[in-house]
Amino acid sequence: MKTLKYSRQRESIKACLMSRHDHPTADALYTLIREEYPNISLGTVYRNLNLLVELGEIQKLTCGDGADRFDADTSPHYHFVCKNCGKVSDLPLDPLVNINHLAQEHADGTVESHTIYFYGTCKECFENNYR
Amino acid sequence: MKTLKYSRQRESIKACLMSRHDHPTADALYTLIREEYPNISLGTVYRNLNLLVELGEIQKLTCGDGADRFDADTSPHYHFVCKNCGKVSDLPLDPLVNINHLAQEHADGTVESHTIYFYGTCKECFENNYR
DNA sequence: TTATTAAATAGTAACAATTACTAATATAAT
DNA sequence: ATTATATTAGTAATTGTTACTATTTAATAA
Repeated sequence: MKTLKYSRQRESIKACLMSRHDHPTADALYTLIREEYPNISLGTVYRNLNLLVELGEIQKLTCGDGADRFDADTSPHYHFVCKNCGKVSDLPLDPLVNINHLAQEHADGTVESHTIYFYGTCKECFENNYR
Repeated sequence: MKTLKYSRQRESIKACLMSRHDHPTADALYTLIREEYPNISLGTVYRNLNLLVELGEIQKLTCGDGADRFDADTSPHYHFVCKNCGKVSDLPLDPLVNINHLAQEHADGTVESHTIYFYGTCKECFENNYR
């Protein structure tokens, strides 16, 4: 069996993600963390992010556009994605637990969880006429 | 301005997708269509799928795992994804239009649409003990 | 402390999904 | 039939991500 060993890099990745509310991509985190650890490897960032997801300490967001994003807030909540600028923000809406049961009635299997992404135009893009 | 021109390949791609209910990936469609057009190019499949999405004739599904999938049913409906085998199936649940309004109250922008993916274990995988 | 063991790393190569490029072909309009 | 341009096949390039490997680092035992 594999025992987990401490690593500064992993701590730094988690700390950096926790300090942010913009749900950065692996590459964005890589850029941020290189300020503190100039020769950290992109592979290390990916490996640790996936490990942290497996450990349930962070969560991965797949919003449809390019790269996956990461979120240090593991409590069930939803996200709002701007179709214009791609920004992903938290949506503090109470988790809709009942819709799993709703879905269960029509699914050919056992429904365990769900994800919801809301799409639209964010405030800034709206004020700047979508530019 | 660009005017659309007919192409057999595009028609074939759309027809093939409409005949299927398993939401194939671009590569899966490529394999299927090569039976009729043995030297169609994978790039042609991707280009036309994206074009059809832009035209609103089909929709793209991004369920988190590997490749994007495509669905000829553009009516609002949801999907069930098996965490075990990756199968994506339709979930004939009435569209939850009210949750856009719910989300609107907490979003920092204009909510226009949403996607929901339900995750769990499909019937087959359950009966085969997740194998 | 030093030695031992195994996990983690940096750096690089490989991979998978997708898009871009280009010369040739097919479609629509004249 | 001629012309203009959208579309194609084939290939190369890009992007996001994972795998590999020799070296380093952390935890543990002597």
